[in-house]
Amino acid sequence: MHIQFFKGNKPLITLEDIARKAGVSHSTVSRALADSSLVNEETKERIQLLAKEFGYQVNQVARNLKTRSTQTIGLIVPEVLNPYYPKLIQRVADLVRESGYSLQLHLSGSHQESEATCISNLRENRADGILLVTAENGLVARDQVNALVSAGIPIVLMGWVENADHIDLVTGDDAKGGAELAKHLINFGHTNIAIVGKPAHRGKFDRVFGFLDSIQKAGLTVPDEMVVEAENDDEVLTGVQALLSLPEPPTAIFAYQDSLAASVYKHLSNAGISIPDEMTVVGFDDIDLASFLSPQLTTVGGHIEPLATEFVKLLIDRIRNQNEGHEPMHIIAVPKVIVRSSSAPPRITVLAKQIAI
Amino acid sequence: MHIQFFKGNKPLITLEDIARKAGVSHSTVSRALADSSLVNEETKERIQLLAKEFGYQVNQVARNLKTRSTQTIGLIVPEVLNPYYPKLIQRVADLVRESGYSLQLHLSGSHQESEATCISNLRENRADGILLVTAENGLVARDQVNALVSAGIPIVLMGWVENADHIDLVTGDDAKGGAELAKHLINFGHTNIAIVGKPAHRGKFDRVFGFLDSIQKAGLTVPDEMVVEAENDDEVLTGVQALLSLPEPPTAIFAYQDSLAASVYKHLSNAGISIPDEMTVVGFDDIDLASFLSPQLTTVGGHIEPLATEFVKLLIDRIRNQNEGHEPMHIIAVPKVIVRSSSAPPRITVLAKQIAI
DNA sequence: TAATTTCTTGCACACGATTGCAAAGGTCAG
DNA sequence: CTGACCTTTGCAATCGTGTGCAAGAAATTA
Repeated sequence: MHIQFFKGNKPLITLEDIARKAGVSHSTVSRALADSSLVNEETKERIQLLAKEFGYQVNQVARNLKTRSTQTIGLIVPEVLNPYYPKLIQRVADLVRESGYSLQLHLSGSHQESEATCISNLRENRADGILLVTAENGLVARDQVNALVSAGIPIVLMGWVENADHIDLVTGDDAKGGAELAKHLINFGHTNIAIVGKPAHRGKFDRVFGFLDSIQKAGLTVPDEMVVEAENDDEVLTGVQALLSLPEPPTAIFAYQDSLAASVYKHLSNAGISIPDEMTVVGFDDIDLASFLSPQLTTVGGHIEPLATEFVKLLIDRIRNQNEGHEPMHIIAVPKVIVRSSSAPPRITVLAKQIAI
Repeated sequence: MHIQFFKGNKPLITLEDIARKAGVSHSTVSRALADSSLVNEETKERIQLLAKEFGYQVNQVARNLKTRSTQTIGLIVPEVLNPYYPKLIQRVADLVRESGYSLQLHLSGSHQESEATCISNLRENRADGILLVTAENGLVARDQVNALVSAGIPIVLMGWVENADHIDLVTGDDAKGGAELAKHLINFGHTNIAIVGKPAHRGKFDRVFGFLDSIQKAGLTVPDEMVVEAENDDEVLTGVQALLSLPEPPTAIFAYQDSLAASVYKHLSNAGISIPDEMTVVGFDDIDLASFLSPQLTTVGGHIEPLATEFVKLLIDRIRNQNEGHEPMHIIAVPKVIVRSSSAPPRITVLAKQIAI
């Protein structure tokens, strides 16, 4: 015969337990701990003392069921290895905490559950609201998000999403940032500019789009052979080599992300090319790495913090005022060019050097 | 008169709703969705279809209350800006997800709630288990952790903690790593070695302790003026300047963390000193940054992944076998020296160069 | 003193699921 | 035809809170 052992958890102390010890009903204990005015001051204190003494801890699960609210916010992020996201998470976590909510973190990236699974999971767990940071390839779980919106569950998106007029959205104006960055290079007198980065998915809201737009408005062009598609260190290596062996190598390289800029640094250094004298390098995002590189990287950023703040504020506002109808908001933050030491006017061109040798 | 508006959330679909539509009782629906053999195949299919059609989503809150388990694991981490932690989080999140749990993330650092608050929060929310990564100053919430242990709530610590024989613990042998790193430098022939880093809190389990131990066993010493306490970029600057202006500057610098090593890089570069020819620099932790620096940083690491794996595995094992008594486990991973390009035998010493000028 | 108001407290139900137990209906063998 | 057995279903209790309502006690007023 199989004897049923006591399975795990000692039964935790409940309202009922405290009630028995205090000689009152569990309702009174509940009210006393909520500091309700419906309870006599003396008994209230007696109960609170007793609760503390026996280490009573509310069962939030039960409370959540009753109150139909979990005080939990779901945060969906593609991954955390790209330092851009931790920066965001830290800020979001701070704000969420300050507002009295807990944070349920889900990673939607590669080895993880997809956006859709994350959302479904958060719905089942009755999160009060959802913060969804889209990956670089845009919003994947569009149907699920629409479902949330029409179910009246608060959700705010971060990142650019097309046809999202009905959804609350917070995003950086990457195109504008890209444009400013291009102007920075043009002002220095660069005319031979290369781009190293991922294929752009986000159409005319992409940093590359703004960058190219600005270039063209200045009467310049970036020929196809000056655009390298690279997503990792190896691909950057190949790309940089290709650029350097062009008949007319670039005098400046725009890297799609700071981390790619770091790879560019490495390979230029291996090739014996100095930054910024022989090559200007600029990035995008202003991750911490940018100021650790030497020379420090000129990049675009400064908008993550305010963006994260609006992200959380907006969601919490939606949670708190669910009854009041509202127009969907689109908050757009414009990033700035952060000029450091990796950009300068073209001086010794790689071409000139090659000829000299 | 104040009219009570309907507050927020449309009432979600419950078992009862599906039951009504299917003309059965909610118990049958519950069983059908759980694919129980107690339900007739046809009705089961009919119910499952109906549930899908109306987009039924279990209310996990209710389920949790009834089953006394939340399928949630709490992860407490000091912060996420130090890239060491995201690396850990990513791995933990993967494993937790794979095992069918959700992750509740809490940051115990500075602007955040303290360890104790995190723990209490997770207890109230009835997390099935807790993963606690201690900050560099060790375990703060010792009392709360002890309370968890004696309440039989599964918890695993990560990081070195003294007097923790009764607690499950996973940690890297930093002292051993430090010792190996010192040997690496000694083998290259360095005798003038400096240390840049935080004050060590963890006594004889600290990386610096192991480092110094190894140095001494080789018959060398690190005099006081060669030890710089620095926690941020500015302090490193001051420290590096002090080191360089010593009568006999070091030929190698051991930075307590990779991020500090990056600062050292920057200031050496500003001072026109080349790595590794004029100065060897080594770090600790092997964060991504380490391979992006140029020259790539020699450091110590490679144990985060296996450590994270054991971290989660151990906790889940404890959760699943709570009834069976067990001896507390201490899992210790030994990190390795990862030799890259920032370390070399002393060649041109700073001293020689100064004399030459 | 009686009526009314004010304080306190407990009862009982609800939140939405899971699950032991009983019962209804069907099948089959004796 | 009856009893035993199996299959399928519903009833009802339970998890731990929160809260409307009623009721009892105490205090106030007429």
